[in-house]
Amino acid sequence: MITEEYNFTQIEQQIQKYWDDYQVFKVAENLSQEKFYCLSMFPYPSGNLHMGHVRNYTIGDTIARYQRMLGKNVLQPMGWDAFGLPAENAAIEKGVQPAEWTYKNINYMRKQFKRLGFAYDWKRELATCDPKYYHWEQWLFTKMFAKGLAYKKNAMVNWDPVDKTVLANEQVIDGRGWRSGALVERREIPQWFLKITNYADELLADLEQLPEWPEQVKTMQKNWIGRSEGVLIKFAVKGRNDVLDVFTTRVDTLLGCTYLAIAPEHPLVQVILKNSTNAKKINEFVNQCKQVQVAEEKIATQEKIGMATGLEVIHPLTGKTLPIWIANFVLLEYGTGAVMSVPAHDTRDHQFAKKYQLPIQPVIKPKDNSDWNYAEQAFIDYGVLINSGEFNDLTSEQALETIGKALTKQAKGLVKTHYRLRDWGISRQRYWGAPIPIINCPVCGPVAVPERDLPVVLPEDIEINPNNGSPLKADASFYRTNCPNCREPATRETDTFDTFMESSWYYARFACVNQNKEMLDDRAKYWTPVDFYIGGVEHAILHLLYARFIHKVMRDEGLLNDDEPFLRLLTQGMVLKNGAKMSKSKKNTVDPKALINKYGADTVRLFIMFAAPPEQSLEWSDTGVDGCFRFLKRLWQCAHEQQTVIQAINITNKKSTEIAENWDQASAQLKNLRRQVHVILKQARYDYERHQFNTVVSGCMKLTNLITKEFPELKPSQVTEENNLRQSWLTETMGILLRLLAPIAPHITHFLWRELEYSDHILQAKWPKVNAEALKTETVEMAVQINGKLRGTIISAVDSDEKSIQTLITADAKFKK
RNA sequence: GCGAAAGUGGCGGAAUUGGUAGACGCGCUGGAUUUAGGUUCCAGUGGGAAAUCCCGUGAGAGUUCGAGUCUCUCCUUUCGCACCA
Repeated sequence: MITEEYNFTQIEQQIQKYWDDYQVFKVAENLSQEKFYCLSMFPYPSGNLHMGHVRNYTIGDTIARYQRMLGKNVLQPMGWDAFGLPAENAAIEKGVQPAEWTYKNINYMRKQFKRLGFAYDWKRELATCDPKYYHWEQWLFTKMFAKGLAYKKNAMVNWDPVDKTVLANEQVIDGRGWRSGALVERREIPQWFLKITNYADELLADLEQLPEWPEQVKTMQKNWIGRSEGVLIKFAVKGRNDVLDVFTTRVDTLLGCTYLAIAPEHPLVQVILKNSTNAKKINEFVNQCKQVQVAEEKIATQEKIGMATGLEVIHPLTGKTLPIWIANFVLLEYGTGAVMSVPAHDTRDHQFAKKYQLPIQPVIKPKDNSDWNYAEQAFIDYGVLINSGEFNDLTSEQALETIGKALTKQAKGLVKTHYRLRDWGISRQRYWGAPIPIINCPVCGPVAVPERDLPVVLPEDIEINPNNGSPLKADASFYRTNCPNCREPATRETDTFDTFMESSWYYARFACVNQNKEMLDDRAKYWTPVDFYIGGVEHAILHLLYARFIHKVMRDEGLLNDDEPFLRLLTQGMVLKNGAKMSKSKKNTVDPKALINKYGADTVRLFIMFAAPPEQSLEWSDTGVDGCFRFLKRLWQCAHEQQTVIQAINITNKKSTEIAENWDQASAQLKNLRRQVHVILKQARYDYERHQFNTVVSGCMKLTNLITKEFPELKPSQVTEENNLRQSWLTETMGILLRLLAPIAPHITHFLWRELEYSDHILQAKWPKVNAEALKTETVEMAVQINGKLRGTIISAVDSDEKSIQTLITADAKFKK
């Protein structure tokens, strides 16, 4: 019975209970049906659901439910990215165990998800902090270690000299530690790395296999990998049996090199400090350079400073000596940690040269022979070589090849492909993460924990003291062990994995969460690749690149078949209020829970899908939510009246979504109404396919407006053929409307569908088909433009197209003088 | 600094291929119902004119019979920059 009042709380609870009791979203592999794996990026269980989550998961759920209506075997799972920094902070602030805090949050957030009515297969839920999950991550790491894909080397971290801890970039505020307020410095410590650079070429090339990814995401990944062709030049250090390697993509400017710049951490600096008479000053300078946090943005925007070392190199072609400078903008981790500086043809080098009065030597002139003031500005484009001896008059393009060859011939350089992409540092000096399964033996060195001893379980009952280093070191039962090789006493690695490790393979694990004997089984081969992946655009580079990399590693282990993990990608925009990102500090947050209580899940879902297309940012509007609520109430009212009429006159074909057989006899007005319905239906299908859900909602609103506008006439005062046809139109239209809306507002449509006796469950309903006959029109409206300006419209019968066009041409000719 | 996007009424947005700019919703105005408020319903709503005419898609240029859409320059905003997730 459709009551007069729209009681959303009651119907949503009732329907959610039904979904739960009958496990309608539980799926299994089925080879006779096309599979569709729809995945939204899993959340970090921070404790409260925010609007960004609601948006992300509503988009995912809408796609999953739509695909299900198209007849596909849809998997939509949910889990928790449960390791990470906030749990440790909570532990310090509130004195709770990170594990306890995390699981409590998960339980709370799961309830919120259920209230939003997401069609998840909850049997597949996973949490990454569960040893049953990270067991296999550790296992994969040992495989990578065996293959040489995991290795240890020194790398920079943010070091808080007062708290004596490593800080995340987020914990550095204005160059100072967030707790101590001490100036943060860069420090080198040994860390674990994965050789993602081995896959650089493939990661780049396989972007071609992803036509359904947003172009801008692919471009960002391409630029991040940053493949470039260039020359590695060997500069001999004067007076020492040593060479300084420098990579350049602009070897055509080599003759214009007037100095070399090296990173403050470059090994040569240590040599200089030992031998230089100016060691004290240089040391001071190097320490000054280190007082910058480890973020490319900070390094690139800081004031560029440098100091001459007194050491010189010999130019490989001219034999002239060039000074070596230490410069704070050169990164040790990028390339060779040394650059050749060509002030005349590089903006940054130009500024630096002017600041320290270093010579500016032009070697390229503009191709059009125009004058260039090299003292004023660097000329960075390709041009024609000057002041370059035997290479004069070559174009830059020619010189790149010629000078490269010359250097190779003299063994002073080699042509090389360089990547901006660096190996992935996965060590974190943190407690709340998956332990890196390595045992450090004083005799054998780092040894992987053998398969039989996995997982290395993170002790969960520990004491966290922010000033006392890793709790894992303090826990003797964890820390002390024996070497699996030589049985001698050894210690465990206390670094834990970067949490990006967990999120790099969870999508595959969802296919077989209950598999305890191996990482993945054949079910993962059935469900992967993910057909649709939805998440924040902020993950466009790091997470997606790491996941693509780990996918390829798993493929090479024989665990998966395909080259890429995610076939289609949708990067959703942020949720804003008053033009700013919602955040506690700005006090502009909207609590989803309060909203669901007030309006119900369907209204919240509807607003979020209506307010903006998914890839754009969404501006929150309380009155906009009201509008969506009103719409659902109107829909409810229509259905209520329709049911009343059906019951009053006992129409026989009430259960059918098909139009009446004698529809031909309908009036032109009625046929026109039906045409409008099918135009909207056609557009909705197109909009679902291009994920523009806001216009789908708009279409549903139009259908509701059509029904409400026509309804007074649809109440039959007497049974006539025309009135029966009107009823048939109404039944068909309402059937279409409910199905178009079902993926977005699943509760109300589920309820009304059953109440209006279309069939038992809208979940089993098939997507409505556009009727070609219904789309036909009798007249067509044509715009008349003269010189691009609208000068009138012509309404014409469809059959007389030619005539109208004739009229148009005549009119045009007449007005054109 | 580098990389990637976005700018359309008072607001969120629509316009599928270069072809009638502003669909749909919010807000606002007027009216009906109501003791009143709220709700609901009806009508109107880009700006200027009040003569069916002009102007109008961040700014400026360009291509075209025709540009919100394509090209260039600039401005503003947002995201990412490798230890937040």
